[in-house]
Amino acid sequence: MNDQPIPARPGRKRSEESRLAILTAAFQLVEEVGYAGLTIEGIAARSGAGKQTIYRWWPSKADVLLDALAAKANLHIPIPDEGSYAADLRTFLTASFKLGRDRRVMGVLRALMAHAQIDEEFGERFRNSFLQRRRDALAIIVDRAQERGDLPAVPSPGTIADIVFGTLWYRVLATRQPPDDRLADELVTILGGPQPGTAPPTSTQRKHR
Amino acid sequence: MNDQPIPARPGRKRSEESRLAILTAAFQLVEEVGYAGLTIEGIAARSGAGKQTIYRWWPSKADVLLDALAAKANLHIPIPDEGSYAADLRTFLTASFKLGRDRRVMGVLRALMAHAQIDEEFGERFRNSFLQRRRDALAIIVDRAQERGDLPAVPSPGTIADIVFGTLWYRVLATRQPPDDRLADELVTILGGPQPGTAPPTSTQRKHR
Amino acid sequence: MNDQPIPARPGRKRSEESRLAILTAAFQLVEEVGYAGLTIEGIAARSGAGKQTIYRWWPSKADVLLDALAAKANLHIPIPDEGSYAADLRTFLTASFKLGRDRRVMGVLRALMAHAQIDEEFGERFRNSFLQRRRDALAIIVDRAQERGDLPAVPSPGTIADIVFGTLWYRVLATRQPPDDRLADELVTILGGPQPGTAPPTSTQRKHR
Amino acid sequence: MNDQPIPARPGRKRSEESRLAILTAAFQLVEEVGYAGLTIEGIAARSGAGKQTIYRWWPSKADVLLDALAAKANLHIPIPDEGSYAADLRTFLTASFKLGRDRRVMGVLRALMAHAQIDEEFGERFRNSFLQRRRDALAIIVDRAQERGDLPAVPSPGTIADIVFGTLWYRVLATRQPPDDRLADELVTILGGPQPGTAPPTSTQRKHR
DNA sequence: CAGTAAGCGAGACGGTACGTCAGGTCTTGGG
DNA sequence: CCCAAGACCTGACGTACCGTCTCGCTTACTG
Repeated sequence: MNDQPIPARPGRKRSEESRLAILTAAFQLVEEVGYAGLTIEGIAARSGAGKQTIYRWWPSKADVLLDALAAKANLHIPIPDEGSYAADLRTFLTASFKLGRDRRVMGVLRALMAHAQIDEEFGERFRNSFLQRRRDALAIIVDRAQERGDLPAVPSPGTIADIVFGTLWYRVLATRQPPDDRLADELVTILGGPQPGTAPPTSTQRKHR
Repeated sequence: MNDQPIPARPGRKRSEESRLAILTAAFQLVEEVGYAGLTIEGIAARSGAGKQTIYRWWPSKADVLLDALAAKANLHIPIPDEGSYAADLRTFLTASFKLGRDRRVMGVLRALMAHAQIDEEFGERFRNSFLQRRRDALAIIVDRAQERGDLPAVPSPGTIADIVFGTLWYRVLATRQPPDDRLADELVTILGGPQPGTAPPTSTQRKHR
Repeated sequence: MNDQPIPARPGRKRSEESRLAILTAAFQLVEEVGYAGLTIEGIAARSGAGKQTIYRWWPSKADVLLDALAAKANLHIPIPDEGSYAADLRTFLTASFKLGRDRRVMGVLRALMAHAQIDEEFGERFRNSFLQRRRDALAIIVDRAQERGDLPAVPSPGTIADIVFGTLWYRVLATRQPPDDRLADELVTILGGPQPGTAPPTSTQRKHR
Repeated sequence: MNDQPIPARPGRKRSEESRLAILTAAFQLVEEVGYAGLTIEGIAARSGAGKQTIYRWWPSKADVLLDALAAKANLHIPIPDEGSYAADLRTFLTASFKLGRDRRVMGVLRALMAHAQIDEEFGERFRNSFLQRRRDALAIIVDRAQERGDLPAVPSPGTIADIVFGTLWYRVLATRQPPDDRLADELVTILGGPQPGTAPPTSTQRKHR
């Protein structure tokens, strides 16, 4: 038997009620007024909390939003195991892209990615607590394929993640075109290696922009 | 004879001296204090211009920076024509990634991409005056390959751009790992179609993160 | 002929309108909510000015109030010249005490004297711009008496001021009993030296507290 | 026999240790950081007490300081009885002025007098528990003189106190010149009535400010 | 000798105001 | 009409303390 790991700190406990009210307010407000219009004061006012309570627990409004996202949105993407790399990848991408089409969630994520560029310390936190977790999920699929001998030689596992998530984020951040399932298919095709019985579509002239 | 297209407006001409001083100050300051620390007042003070002069000609500090980037950094990437799609793509990517390793330039571009997420109107301008031009350059290469019959069926031209620029931006924005030539090679491999005499590297176990 | 003493500074001029609105608001508010309830934010809100405008021109709310007092209240006390020290002193004291019974003015002055105890730098300003001017006025009367040979040997001129203003301020600050004309008379009696034909009142038992 | 006036309440007794630690901390802190910088939180931190403990027993920081003064400084002034009004007054004034030159004590008293102007309720307490006691002491001397027939007709007993304490406080609050014994002498001279064998000093020109 | 009623240090809470920063606008005098 | 300077109103920042409210504990009287 070992001692209690929590040394029973003195003083009033953190209010779960306030915590939730703040996250809810942040999530509502960012939708109503946009990230540029989101302020700590606004969150405090809407949630009925004092500003200090927010500053006590979160270093910036982006951190509040990061927590709010985790608490309020279902970001879970299951990690499939369907026997083949191509199938797993397609399932993973389809689910990811579907989430990528959720305007509310992606609005917040765009803002967080933006803030991560401007605030170095938040960038670190955002990478660790969000971006890396997505890569970890994909890595499980890739590892499994590798063990199976199912994985093409090129690209390397890290690059797979760069391509997959890069393409997704680029659509969201740069072209603002929602990532659709056709894009997922194309990615599976070029990343999945030679597919048995996957007849490539005829290369008709297509216009791009 | 018709009137002058420029109606020869009365009053003092715009000062080229001020314009350049402002762009120079903006470019210096963003390096010194970061985008978060960059302010219109700071640019005015450093450049010796009045705030009004900046507001008269640019709608936001990001627009100043966008102009400053064009004026101060050589962003030119030549469009190669080396006879084969794979070769052209490799050359284009190598040059693009090289620019992507320039810390100063990418620092500014990260900031602009961030601002584009937060300010919708600037986002439009940024897409049109920067992002789309890169896509247009790549499109020329792809068009040429298509005419040559050199282009793989998958992915579609638009998706090629999404993958290429997506991967590049993702490295810059998300993983903060500078895009290297190995990554360019991998992209060429999966996008270039079956290469004559390009023996794929042996698929040894590689660790990813 | 000499040059203009004002070097014609560039930039927008200070707004007289704002200045007056701020002083008026401060004077109204201190009456409504008391000095403890007076805030810079409140003055800004009431006057329609920005906080920065107040901070630009006054170092503290007490300084605003000091200016407001000068602008809004008639603090003038004429310096009499009636031929005798005792008569001049009586006139001066009567006028001073009358002002000392103005609740609005004394409310502000009590607050300023209080603030002067707490903020050393304001204390300096308050002494120079208010307290010393009162002493200067009295000094003129005393000087005149001295030239006339009309002045008692004791107390010394400086002490006269200490006693006169001390007694007045003490009533205002400590006992909160408004200074009345009887008190002025008593002060004239003990400070004015032997008065021709001023029969002292019989020393009947008087209760004090 | 009647009940105990204190009903012997249950529960923990007030901690004398805390009480003293708080008063000591308050007295130290006001010297170190000045009254403006003195805070309840600071006193709590320095004394090792909880804020609640302070709020339980004192209504404001000024009240803490008032108690601290009584506990930490010797404010006692003996009431002399030397046979004549003039002598008693001189002794009383000399002792009072000596205390008035103690920088530490007067620093605190200035702050308390200031606070009394701003906080009406504390003002009441300060008057009753401090100012009035000083007046009471002087009143004993005056009463004795009156019984002896030693008291001049003017000024009235209450006015004597106003003049004496007014002059003292004015020096402390307004001119910031420590009250010296010469001032005491002058007050005795004008308040003590015709003194046997007190030749007035020759009225040479004296400068005042 | 258990029960219970304070008092205690600690510290989180909702507030209010602080003094500062920068935004974007307006005014001035000069070119 | 442009320009540098700089005052203006606005709004949010992040901080400091306020006075109040739990917490878990200690202490001491009471039934």
